[in-house]
Amino acid sequence: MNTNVHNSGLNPAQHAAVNHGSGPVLVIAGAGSGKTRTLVYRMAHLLGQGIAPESILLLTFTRKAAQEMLWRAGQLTDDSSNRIMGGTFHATANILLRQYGHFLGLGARFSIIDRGDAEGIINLIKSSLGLSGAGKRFPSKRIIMNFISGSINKSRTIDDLVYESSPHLSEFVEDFHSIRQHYDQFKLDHGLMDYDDLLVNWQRLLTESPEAKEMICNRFQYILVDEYQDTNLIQAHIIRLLASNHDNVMVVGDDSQSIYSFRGADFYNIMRFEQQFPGAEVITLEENYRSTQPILELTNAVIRNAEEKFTKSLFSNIEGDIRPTLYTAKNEAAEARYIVKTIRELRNQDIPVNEIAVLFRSGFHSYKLEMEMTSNYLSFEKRGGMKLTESAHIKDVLAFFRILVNPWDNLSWNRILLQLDKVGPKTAQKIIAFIKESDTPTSALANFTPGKTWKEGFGKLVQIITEIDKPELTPSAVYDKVMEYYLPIFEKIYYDDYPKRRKELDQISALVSGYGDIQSFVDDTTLDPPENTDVQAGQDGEDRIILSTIHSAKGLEWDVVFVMGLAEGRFPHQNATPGPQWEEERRLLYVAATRAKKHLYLTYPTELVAADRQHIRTGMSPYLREIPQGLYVKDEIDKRPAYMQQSSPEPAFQSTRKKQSARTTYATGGVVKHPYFGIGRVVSILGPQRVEVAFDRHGTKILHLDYANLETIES
DNA sequence: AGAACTATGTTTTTT
DNA sequence: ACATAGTTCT
Repeated sequence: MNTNVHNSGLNPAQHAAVNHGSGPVLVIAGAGSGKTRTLVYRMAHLLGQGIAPESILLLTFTRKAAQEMLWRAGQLTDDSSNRIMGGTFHATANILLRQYGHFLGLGARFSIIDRGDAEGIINLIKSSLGLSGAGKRFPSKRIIMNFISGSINKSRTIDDLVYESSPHLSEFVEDFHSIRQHYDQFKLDHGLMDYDDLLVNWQRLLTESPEAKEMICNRFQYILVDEYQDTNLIQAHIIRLLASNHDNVMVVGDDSQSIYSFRGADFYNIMRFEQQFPGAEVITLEENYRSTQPILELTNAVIRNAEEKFTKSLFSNIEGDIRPTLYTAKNEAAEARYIVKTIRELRNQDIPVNEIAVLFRSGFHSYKLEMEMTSNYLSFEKRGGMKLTESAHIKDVLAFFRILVNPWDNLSWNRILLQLDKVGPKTAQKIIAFIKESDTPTSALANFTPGKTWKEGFGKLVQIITEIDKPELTPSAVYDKVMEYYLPIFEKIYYDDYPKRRKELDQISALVSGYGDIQSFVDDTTLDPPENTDVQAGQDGEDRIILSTIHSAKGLEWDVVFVMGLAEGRFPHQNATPGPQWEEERRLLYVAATRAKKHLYLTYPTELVAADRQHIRTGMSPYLREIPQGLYVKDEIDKRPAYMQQSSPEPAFQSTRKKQSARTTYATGGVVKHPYFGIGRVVSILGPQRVEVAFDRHGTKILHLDYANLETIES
């Protein structure tokens, strides 16, 4: 193996980390200081020392990050075999539990549930306990889930959490406890594990089973952890246990980039590291290799006012004297226009499109911008917000895969049965109760006697389940058969926006073909849900501008970064309370701004539209107000000549949803064109937003004008 | 009683 | 675009 690792242009601090012998190391590294690079070289160094790849464990924040790092380490060592184990805590827990879970008496068959599933269970319990009829005052499933999950990954009691964060809910504490008990029992009964269970059971593996602990600890001799500030107490404990034989742990983190406390992350883990691992070497990386000095000066100003005292002050040697730009927009539409206009100018300066990103606090803050970009033919990719696997039709399809992996997965059975016409929640539960008694629920389904009205649909279901319940089938083969069954149902349920959803199903088809076994397909789609990339604007292979929530932008960088929606009430988030939450929002802005390499644009609207369509005037985010004025320049588009303010003329047929009135736009007998169904004739107008259209080849459909995107051919 | 339909409300961030 | 509550249909 080659060792040109030594001539790699690392700075002395990075070099010290990479070449560290054995024993614990804490690397405190600022934004853009080459954290990832350091870890990659560290892996290469270990391999160069003759350490077996199998004995290295790399834990990162996303699976993608791990794959990227492993690939780069492989490049450095000319070893592409990639036998280093690397991934997220949760994915690693999944693998280890499937291998060693029997030491805890865990069944081999368990399936992993995401947050949506968990909330679904909470809801079932809520109604079975008679809590949902109690009026709106009873807290929503999401809030309940926060307390249950929080009590695990923050290592606190539900009572404490309620008292601290929402004292007005304390009257419900008993109900929360009861719901939690039922929730835990439900998961046990149906072989389900949520994200918290994965970590807790990994921890149990290391504390309750000496055999498992020995096997795992002997297996991994070197532990590397990225983004350590985002670990929670359980994860820190797991690291401590994993390394109990050898203390060969390197953790890398940045306390000023901790933005995940809402799910239990505790950046004090960094401060505690030296107590947990006495004698740990501490290395600080302060040089920034990403951003120009003017950008750093602004980001340093953002973080300077933090209540916690952070240790680092970043400096950069990168040339560049362009100060960040601040733009104050009249409203959200003007903000979107400004961003689009500026992107165009940048593109004319030959800045590649894939070096531009727009970041925001919450998924819906970009809606206006998405519309503006679509009508200007700028293609974009949105990250954060809804995941592909969170939409109903995708879940419908995945449910078939999940019952194959775990036939006791009640949730998935429920989904599948509810697709049948004339079968509702009650009937579904009856069927599930019946098949649950059997050793092989999938084949027991055929023995259930269906009701008269839904006998036919049920027969088809039994047939398809029998067909796919064969271990020798590949995931792709299962997918094809499932679609054969599901498509007619699908078309009926989602007649409104059939084409768009259909495209998403095709994405799943592409995804499933990459898997050899169903188990790993199901696990991966839950642990690492694919983004729902909006492909409607732009073709495949075309570079797209990234629109992303700040959380999803973590660890990435672009030449040009816009941070939008920096208005009071939007950033920090409306419900953020003074104290730790307020400080976390500040760090969030810090993370956003430090993604920029050359150009940073900060924008905010002075008027927001509330949920009730009221226009509310607002000012700039308090964090911006704290920044000395000399650190940015103000751009004033409104003072430019009028012709520059115009965005391009609207295309004749655009996909943005304009409010149309069926009665004024369409008439019975008119000819219309639908992007998927083709040419059709209006049969009747059913309401202000709904028309019934007879299509030449697809029969008669009822279309909702908000979604259907109809084009008038002849009225 | 249970399914299906309609109107209304709402939206932090995510492994 | 979803979830929920309230209403109507079978």
